[in-house]
Amino acid sequence: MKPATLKDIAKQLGISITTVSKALKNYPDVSEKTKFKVRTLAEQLNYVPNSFAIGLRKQESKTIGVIIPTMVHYFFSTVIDAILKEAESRNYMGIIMQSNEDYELEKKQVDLLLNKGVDGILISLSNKTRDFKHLQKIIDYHVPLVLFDKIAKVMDCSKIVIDDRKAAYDAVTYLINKGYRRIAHFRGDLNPQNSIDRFLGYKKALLDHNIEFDPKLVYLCDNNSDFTDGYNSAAKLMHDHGDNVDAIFTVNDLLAIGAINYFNEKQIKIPDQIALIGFSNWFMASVISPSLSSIDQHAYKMGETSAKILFNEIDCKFKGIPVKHEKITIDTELIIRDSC
Amino acid sequence: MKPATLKDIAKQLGISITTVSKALKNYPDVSEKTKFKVRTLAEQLNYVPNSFAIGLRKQESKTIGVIIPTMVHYFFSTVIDAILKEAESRNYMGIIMQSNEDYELEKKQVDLLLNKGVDGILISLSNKTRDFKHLQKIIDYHVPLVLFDKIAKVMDCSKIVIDDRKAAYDAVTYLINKGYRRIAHFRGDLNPQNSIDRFLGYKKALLDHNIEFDPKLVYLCDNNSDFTDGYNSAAKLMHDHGDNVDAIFTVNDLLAIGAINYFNEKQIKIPDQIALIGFSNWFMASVISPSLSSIDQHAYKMGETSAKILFNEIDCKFKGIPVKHEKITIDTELIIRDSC
DNA sequence: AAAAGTACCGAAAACGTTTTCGATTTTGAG
DNA sequence: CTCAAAATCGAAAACGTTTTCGGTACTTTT
Repeated sequence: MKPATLKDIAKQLGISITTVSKALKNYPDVSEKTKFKVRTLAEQLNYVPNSFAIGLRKQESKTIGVIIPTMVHYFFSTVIDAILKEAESRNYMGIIMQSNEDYELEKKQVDLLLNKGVDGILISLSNKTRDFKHLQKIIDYHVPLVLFDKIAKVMDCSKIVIDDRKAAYDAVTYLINKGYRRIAHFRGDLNPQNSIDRFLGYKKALLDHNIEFDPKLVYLCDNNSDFTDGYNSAAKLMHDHGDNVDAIFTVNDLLAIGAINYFNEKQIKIPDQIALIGFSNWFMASVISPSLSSIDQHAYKMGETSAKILFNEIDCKFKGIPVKHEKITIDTELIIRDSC
Repeated sequence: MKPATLKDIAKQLGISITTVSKALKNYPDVSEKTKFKVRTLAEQLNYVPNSFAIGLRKQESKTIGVIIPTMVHYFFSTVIDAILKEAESRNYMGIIMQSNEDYELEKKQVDLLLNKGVDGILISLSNKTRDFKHLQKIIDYHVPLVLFDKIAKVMDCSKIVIDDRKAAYDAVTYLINKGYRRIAHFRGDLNPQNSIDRFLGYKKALLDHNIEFDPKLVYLCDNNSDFTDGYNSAAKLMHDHGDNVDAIFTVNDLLAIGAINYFNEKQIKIPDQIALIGFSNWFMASVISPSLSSIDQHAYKMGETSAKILFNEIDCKFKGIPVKHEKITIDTELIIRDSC
């Protein structure tokens, strides 16, 4: 059982392929009578245009490519969810690839996508990506490109980000306004830029409110994906400072949750003895007890916005309208729960 | 800047397109000298075959389609992770679609994938899917199809599942062997088959160990995605039975976590006063305090196996070898932590 | 009745590749 | 030097679609 083609319809109706094609595309130089015959037969045979042929002919695939570091992550799966829904609504499909934080793989995947003839590409760069030739290649091929979350500032394309620095600043300011003064920070060393920005926001908030910045209150956490680091750092924090610390701002929720486990175990009251704010607002933050205040990155909004920008650029390209690239900052939101 | 084609190479070398094509495919009737010239120039021009042309010519797309109910879920994102990695290793790409538990959408997506000319399709059916004509269409088109997790028993294709009933049976048996006797069950009404099978496994474990099945210990939880239901059911359970219940087996981890929150709040000791086992082994289970015993569904293994079976069928199809469909049950694993 | 206009249709080229089959050249044997 | 065999190449068709450009046939105007 093979799909019907224009040729099949033409043969059955005793007319040319050209006429069939034009009838289906509602060209004015086909009589209503033939149009009707063609349409009904096409309907009956379940005709759908062969996408390879259209791709070859028109260089459009109704497909976009998406590269992210990893799928198994609340933030990224939500972003993908949004992107796929946007694509769906435009009858587009999405090819998803995971760079797995591997630069070489990311490069190869870009080649695969270009070769596949995707109409546009969305990327959140791997942490290891320092060289952007593969991105330049996309631009040189005139394929619309939108970077999100982990971007390359130097590239000439649209970019969607959050303001890590401001988000951190707001969170720490909230703690200060609540009366907390000795505020520790669990920072990460991975994701350099995000981690650095959050640290800078933390620091600036302290300075702007005339609170001395104490480097001894900053703990470097190696492992971004293991919550035991939060537990251990909390233990170290208590050992080093004891009562002389009243809040923690962590670079992500996982570390905060590890810390909460430690405090629960040691009967240290949250938020009375120590308050916490995390970052990312994972689903877990609302589930844990006490629930964790955190910064929502609006992952869905980010995916949605990125996709919308991309589809706009794709539209412009097909219509021959020049596009100017946008840089959009998605607002973050401080979600206050029981931990502070 | 456009990708190089066979024609470009042929023109530059003053030979025919045919010879270029054959040189690159290492045909025996091309001299080593020309092969060398062609290959070096192809390398230099970064030649990659146009995938539309190949698709049109050979009816193969090096692409598979995957339809799942939703992306934003630890289980499914892990499955997708595995599938994409398997695809990657074979130079295949994956088109991912979310049915969003909507039958009509699932049907439309199947059509889109078939039209796109994917080489194979993986589906975890939506809960609302009762009619399988769209799946039959895939089979009629001779496109390899593998169903996983949520399957349709009647379809003539390969299927990958877990044994919900056995998994539940094992978990409850573990509790019984540990000395627990009054074991409650928080069941769900969504995902009918899974939910039912887990309930049946629970019941059979009790009967097989001469423990009376008490319907009053079974609580129906409406909402699968809100953990407050676990909290509330735990409260109700304590109200109804108080000390006369010593363990709970929940249909998923979220309900268990809600319950844990309640018990922590009320200072009810886990596992001394009440023990818990969840289902699915979400990441959260290991993070919460006390950590939650649960049943691991081996999502990665399921994705990996499904993809391997699919690619095998694709291979067979291209080689003209007949395939016989497999039904594989992925072993579950009882993960014991502090909650029991 | 001739000229001009309109309505309808189809041939052909193009997109880039693969593969069959026939053509040409080269080689080696007698 | 002749001729068959081997080596090397290319023309052409096919995959299914879109679009340009002519070509009929019919209608209307002078």
